[in-house]
Amino acid sequence: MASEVPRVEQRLRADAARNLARILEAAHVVLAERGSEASMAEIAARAGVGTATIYRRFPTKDDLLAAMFEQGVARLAAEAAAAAEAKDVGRALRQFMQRAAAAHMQDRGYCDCAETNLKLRPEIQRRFEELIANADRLLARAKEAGEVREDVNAYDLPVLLMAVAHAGLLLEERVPGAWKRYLDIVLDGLRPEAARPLSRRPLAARDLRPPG
Amino acid sequence: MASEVPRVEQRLRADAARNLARILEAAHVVLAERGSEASMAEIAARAGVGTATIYRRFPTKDDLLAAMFEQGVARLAAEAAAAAEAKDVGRALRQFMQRAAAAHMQDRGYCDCAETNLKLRPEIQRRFEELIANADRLLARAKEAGEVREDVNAYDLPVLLMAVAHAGLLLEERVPGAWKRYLDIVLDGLRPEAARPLSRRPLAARDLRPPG
DNA sequence: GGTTAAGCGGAACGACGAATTCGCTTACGA
DNA sequence: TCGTAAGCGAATTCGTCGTTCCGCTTAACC
Repeated sequence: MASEVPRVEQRLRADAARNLARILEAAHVVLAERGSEASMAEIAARAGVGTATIYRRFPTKDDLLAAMFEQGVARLAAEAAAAAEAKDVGRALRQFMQRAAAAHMQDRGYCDCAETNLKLRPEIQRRFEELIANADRLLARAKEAGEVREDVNAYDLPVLLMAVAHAGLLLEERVPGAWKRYLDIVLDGLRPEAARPLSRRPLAARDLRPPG
Repeated sequence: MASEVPRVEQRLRADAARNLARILEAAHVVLAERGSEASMAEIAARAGVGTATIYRRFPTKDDLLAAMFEQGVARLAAEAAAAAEAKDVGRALRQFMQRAAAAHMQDRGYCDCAETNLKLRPEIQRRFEELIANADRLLARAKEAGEVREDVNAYDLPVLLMAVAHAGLLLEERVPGAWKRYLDIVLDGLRPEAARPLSRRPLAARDLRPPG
């Protein structure tokens, strides 16, 4: 995977490759900080390039957002994979959720994109399925260990993360870190001790795929 | 309170009063359905008036949004007051949260406004404090009955509602009613059985007031 | 080093929405 | 019923943003 990045950049002229790198970094910083409504001009300024230079690599703003979003999902998937291998699986699950929630909180653009149709793009669906597969292994082990109620599944985790991050963003300015409190409550809700029957069936892969 | 509305409208010419009523209803419908980003033109069209007619009553779009938002908070406060009097307080709490979450789901404009600085307006702060006071009575009784963990407070409820509603809105189009599942998980997280220590202190009134 | 085309950036375009203005309409009170 | 001021809506202004265009620059290759 890492070996493919140079291959793409090698086809570019040196200055173009340099600009692409600057654009990607600037986009990450600006979108994380200001959300997906940051203007292309803002990103271009941060990268020290003109707006047209961005459009040469990304035909539309959506394409740029998708690239950033895909990176974000991939990072989460990697975190989940690591957590699934940990010894203390209960602790690993909590830590995964904490890191993932923190990542959401530090990337407003990611949260914004998760609410759009960007998630229907095939390349993002693939990353998302990776994430789900890894989260599923983590969750299966946690259930075996009696740390998690039986009636939740891997699709619930990103949903709960978005919920917590959203509540957190509402409060972040005034009460930094408040999201941790709400993540704690949600994590307690995932434990077997308090489990009452859930009133809706769990999500399935098809629920998150394009209509049809 | 209800007696003041006619007093305001009586000072208006008959056609103006009629238009105001149509504007309020149109704004409610359009904002609920399309969120606070619905244009003034859209609301005006729905009301069957011109945009300037709205601006005569509401100097800015924010003022209109605030009026709608205030209504929404007032409705929630009333629901909380009713729930606080119910016999089976555990059931009443769950029902309050379910109704409140459903109300959030049916009013995108409300959710949008809750994320802006509109909540710092004094008239809305007053309504919100009403809501908190009522929720506090409900919660106190639920704790006595052993239905709710001791370390949550009334300020947690609107936060959790926003979290659930937000997750719900992400899924609503593809999986209608999915929010109920996530509300169930959150409600289980509020029960005493699974309670682990929360990592952040509860919110207080000052955390939600204007800076300073 | 010269040729060439890819790459560059800033200016310009078109769309859109909030807010304002203005000339016509209409409800109300004397 | 009539004069008038409040009310009305369409058109306009103003600012923002995504996207495109065009003349200049510069890296790459022989």
